[in-house]
Formats: sequence, C-alpha cells, structure tokens
Amino acid sequence: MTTIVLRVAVPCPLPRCLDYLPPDDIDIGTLAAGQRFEVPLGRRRLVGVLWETASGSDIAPERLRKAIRRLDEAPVLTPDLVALLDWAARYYHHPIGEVAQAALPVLLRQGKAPCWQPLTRWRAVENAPEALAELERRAPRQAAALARLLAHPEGLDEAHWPDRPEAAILRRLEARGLIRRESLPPPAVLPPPPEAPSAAPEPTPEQRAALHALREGTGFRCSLLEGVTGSGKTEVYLHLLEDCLRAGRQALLLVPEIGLTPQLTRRLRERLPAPVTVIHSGMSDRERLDAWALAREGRAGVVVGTRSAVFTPLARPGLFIVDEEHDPSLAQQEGFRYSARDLLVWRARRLDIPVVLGSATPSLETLRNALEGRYRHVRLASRPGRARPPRRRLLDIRSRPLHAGLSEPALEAIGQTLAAGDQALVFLNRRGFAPVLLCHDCGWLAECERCDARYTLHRKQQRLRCHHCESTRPVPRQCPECGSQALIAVGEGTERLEAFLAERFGAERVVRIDRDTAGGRHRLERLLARVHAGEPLILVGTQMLAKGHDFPRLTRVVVLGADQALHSLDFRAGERLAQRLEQVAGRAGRGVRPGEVLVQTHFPEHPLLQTLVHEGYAGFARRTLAERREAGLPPYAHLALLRAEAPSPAPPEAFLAAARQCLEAAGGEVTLLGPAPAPMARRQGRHRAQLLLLASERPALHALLDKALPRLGTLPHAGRVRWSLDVDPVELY
DNA sequence: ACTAAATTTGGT
DNA sequence: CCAAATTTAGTA
Repeated sequence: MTTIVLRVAVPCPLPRCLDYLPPDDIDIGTLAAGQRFEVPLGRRRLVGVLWETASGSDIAPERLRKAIRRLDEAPVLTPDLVALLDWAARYYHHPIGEVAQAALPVLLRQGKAPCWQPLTRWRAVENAPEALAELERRAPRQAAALARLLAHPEGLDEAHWPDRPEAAILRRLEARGLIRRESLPPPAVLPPPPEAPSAAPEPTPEQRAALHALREGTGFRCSLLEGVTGSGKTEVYLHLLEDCLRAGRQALLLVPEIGLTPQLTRRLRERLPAPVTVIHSGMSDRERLDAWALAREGRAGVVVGTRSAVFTPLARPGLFIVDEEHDPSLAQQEGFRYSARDLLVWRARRLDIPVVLGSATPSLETLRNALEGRYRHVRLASRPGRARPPRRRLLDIRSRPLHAGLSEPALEAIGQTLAAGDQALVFLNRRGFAPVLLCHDCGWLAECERCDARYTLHRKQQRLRCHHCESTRPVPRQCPECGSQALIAVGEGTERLEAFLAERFGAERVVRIDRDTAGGRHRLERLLARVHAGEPLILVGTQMLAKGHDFPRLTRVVVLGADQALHSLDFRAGERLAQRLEQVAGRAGRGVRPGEVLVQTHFPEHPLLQTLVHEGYAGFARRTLAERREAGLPPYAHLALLRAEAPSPAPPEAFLAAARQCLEAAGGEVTLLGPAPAPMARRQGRHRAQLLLLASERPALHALLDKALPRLGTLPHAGRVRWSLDVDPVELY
C-alpha cells in the first residue's frame, strides 16, 4: 500500500519541492495544490505551499517528516497560479519556494488567515452638531473632520480618509463619543445589472475600429494596442473593462510604478459599474491582503496594480491588460527576477482569456510579436477632437551660449509660451543641482567612497548625495586635497534649472517635479494640482513627469540631456531614449492648442534623432528591429546574465571565470561574453562582475542553464560571492 | 535562508 | 593546543 506524500514548496533556496507526510487529522480528499502548510525544516517551522500530492516518495520513509498543520481549506494559490509559478520557476531558474513566496501577500507568508477585514464607515452621532463649535476652538482638525461627516449624514467610508494622521483624528472623535463606526458589508459578488446605464462616451471612429478588432473572437488572444500619446488608450481599456464586468467577470490591469496616478483610479471608479480595487506600494500589509482577498472571492471587479499584482488570484478572470507594456518597472530587478508582462501573457493563455498590451512606445519584443502576427496589432494613430500631435524639432546647440544648459532659442520659446498664457515643460532626467563638484585649483572631484560615481550636489539640502547608494555628505567648504575654496559645481540638474528659470521668469512661474520635490504621494498631488489649475507655468522635471499625466495647457516641451544616451554602450540605450522622448513629447498639445517639442543636441545629424523627428517612434522602432536582426541581438536573440558581487574585486571575476568553464563544458549553441566588470564596477561598496549568455534559440539557452546551474553553487568561489541569474535581463548593468 | 558540522585561523 | 572565526553541507 502506498502512502500519500505532500510535495511542498518551502521558502528556501532549494531547487525542488520537499516531500512531507500529511498531518494526522487530514482528509486526503480535501487536499488541494495551493493550500498552505506549516512544515518542519531542520529545527525550524516554515509556511510552505502544497504544490502537488504524490503516492510515494524517493526519500526513504523513515526520513520523511510530517507536516504540522494545514493553514487553508481554500487554496491561496488558484490552479492557474500554481501552474504559472511552476513554469516561472523553471523559466527564470529560481527556487520554487521563493517563487511561491513572492506571489503571496506578506501576511499570508507569515501564516495569517486569508481573509479581508470589513470596511469601516464613519457617521456622526445625533448630538454632534452641538459639540462642533466647542471643538473648533480646541481641536480644529477634529472639528474639520467632524464637519465633513456632518455634511454626509449617510456616512463616509474610511477609504475616503486614506492617510494615517486622519485615521488618528477619527479615532479621537470616536473616543469623544461624537462619531460612530459601522462595518460595511463586503462588495457584492454579482455582475452589475444588465439594465444599468453605461457612462461611456461615444468612441471615436478610430477607437471603435480598435475595439472591434480587440473584441473579435473568444478565448485567449494577445493584442498590442499601439496608440500614440493622447489617442485615448485608456478610453479603449474602459470599454473593454466594462464588457468584461457586464459579462460577470473580473479584470486585472497592470500599470508601471509611477503610473498609478490617482487620476487613473478616479476615472476607473467613476466609469465602471463594479468595485475597483487598487494595489500599490504605499499600502500597508493589511490593506494589500484585503485587496487580495476581495479579488480571490470575486468581490473586486477590477484590480489595478503594479508588477506584483500579476499574482493576484481571481475567482472569475475575464480580461488582462498591461498599460505601458514597455516600461522597465514591470520587470522585477532583484530576488526572483521576472517580467510581469510576460507572466501575465502566459497566465492569460493558460486561462484562455484575452490580454491587451498597450503602449505609445511598444517594446521591441512586443512589436516583433505583433509584426510577425503572433499578436494582434491594433493601432490608434490620431488624437481625438482637435488635438494634434506635437511638432518635433531638433535644436542644434553647437557653439551656442548656454544658460544652465538652456540655449537662447529654447529660452525664447519658453518666454513666448508663457506670454501666450500656456505652460512649458523642461525635461532633464537628472535631479539635484549639479552632477559634479570639483576643485578649480587642483582638479579634485567629490566622489562616493562606496561607488564608482561622483556625488551630486543638492544645493538646497546643502548635501552631496550619491544617486547609486544612500550615502550623503555635507558640502565641503574647501578642497580636501589642496585647501582651495574654489569649488565649482559643473553641469546641470533640475534644481539648477529651476533656480535659473526662477531668476529669469520669476519664482512664481516655476514648478519643479522630481523625487526631491514630490517625494510622497501628497506632495506630488499638490504640485500637479497647481499645474492643472492652468496658470502659465514652467514645469521642470525628471521622468517622473513623463508618464501618464495629462496637462491640457502644456504646449511646449524642451528636452535637455538627450545626447548622453546617444553614445551609451548598452544596446538598449537608444530604445530607452526614444521611448522617453516620445512619452515626454506626448505631454504637449493635449488640449486644443498645438504643441511643440524642442530637443537640444550637439548631434543634430545623429540617425536616431533624425529618425525620431521625421518618422516618430514607430519609424524608429521598425528600423531598430532591422538593426537588431542584423546584429543578432534581442528580440532576435535570447539573453541571460549571470552576476556576481563581493566586497573585493577578485572573487566575482574568479567565480564567473569558473562559471564560464563550467558552461563551456556543458556545450551547446550559446555564446558567452565575459566575465567583465559590471558597467559600474563598484556600487554600495561591492564589486560587481557579470557574464552574459547569448543564444539565437531559446531552448539552447535553457538546456544549458538546466544542465549547468546546479553545478555553479559547488564552484570553488561560490561561497565568497553573492551571485544571481537574470533571464531576459532588462538592464545590462 | 538557517543551522549545525567541518575546517581554518590565531593567540598564548 | 584549544577557542574563535569562517567555510561547507544539508534541509524531506
């Protein structure tokens, strides 16, 4: 007679599941993959996930240990997720237990119950109005909250008071006996009634054609929605989401990290006839678990989230969308490295439901799939209404005088824009005042001790900051080498731009938006509100400004610092630059007034810039694809990157040299490049090296990795380095 | 990842 | 020569 054994994915860097005997009291018939079990490992107890059951084990019976207890009846990983993660662990060559772990909310990893907490609604008690006047003198903030509640006699959900300080105020009012809380029933599982009116506006003819193409057929299909900025991709998503909800199904919408603007969420909530649940990095573990549980039970109609939301279980999945599918933040860059976009497409195929990848600047991988017919290719080429695409011009700044990096023609254009009552945007992807501080007398440079990088001067904070690690220093008064006081700040950052423009056009006309001024959700919202008010302004900012925002009064964009990417070693630098330029350009001319984009450059003849100006991103992307095919680079080749780092420079190189030998011995049609120092060889005090694997056929790459990876851990220097593998790396450094 | 066992290092 | 520090092996 055979015994049932549990194959459990335990959260450890082990290549496979471990076998356990079921707990005594368990009904074998109720075992299901995706349930959590508490299991012993060595002298520890861990929370693992049941991957499968088997009759018998390769492990000697006396060595099998018994699982301690089962934590779930209903699996926390639905069958499609178990299948997805099983595939992902093999594809990304990452330990299955860590992969399973990455797919679970933190509280579930800790063994907490997979349940949501009821929402709280606050309501003022009857005699509250009398207490208001008194409260206004003693506790004005409590009074304001109470006044707001009095204006809503039906009560307000706690969700309308999202930030913590206000939660504390509500608790204090409750303690005074002035307000009461009620628990709300959870959102209904039901589809919206068919007779509920749709709030959707009539689509433009082009949007209608796109919708027709996207809706056609049943079951799995992957579509690229290539829509120029401002063409109304979100509008198309909204129609598809409404279809899905009215069919009684749920949808998942993945967005890039910074794309999670309150604007998008508001628009979804206003338009859609079902609850919209958001998952983002600002939420507490409890809030994330609540969102997760509502999705699993089918109570969330639409789930909007960043890359880790790809693992959200859905009771009745009907549609997947990835917005800004080209965005690098959809790729997890540490630990279990994965592409949320690629995983979502796999999951859609498995569930046999449609998936839409949307972008104005599609990644070359996705574009190739669309052009070769593996994906549907749906285009939105124009902006609705009277909005026209912005004009693009290169501004040759060779031998022109520059002021804080800005040429006279650019400054004139900005001045004209303000005079016309419009807004201008100056884009520079470098925050701080100046990227270099040096001694005019001896040439000393302020350099980070832990990285191969210069400190950036932040003048307002009076600090030197390294943008590659957390280190900061006070600004030296004099040169530490020669004592000279002639320290000069060289180059421009957004802070210097802001200072210069404020001097030239008036401080009240300049708004800077970057991580230093908009750190935290609320500061960003406040700044954006000023822009939306529509007064004539100059916006100065980093790529934070490039994504998703809609500024109707913005008619002119000046791009600085584009030349840097033109001579980069990374073969994807051009693609990145083109995407950034196009996205920034897309902020201009979204209202009725036409927009213009000026790109300052010392290389006006450069083919990338020429193509971009004359043929747009679409032309650039198609040309670049041809070049990549010629050069045998992705998407026509497949990459994996083996990285190693250690406190001293020798071990990573030695480990990778040994790894190279090991890979060569395993044979196969794979080109090995390296080991070589990483582009930034020292970062946060650690020396880094890398070995690139390049194959024209994916199976050859994976066969090699399958064969050689298990041996890498036993290599002589493996213990002296931290090493990791990145399949389909996005960043080559 | 964590832990315990095995091996090297280092001080007296 | 023994204790501490560091490396290695195993987890079911």
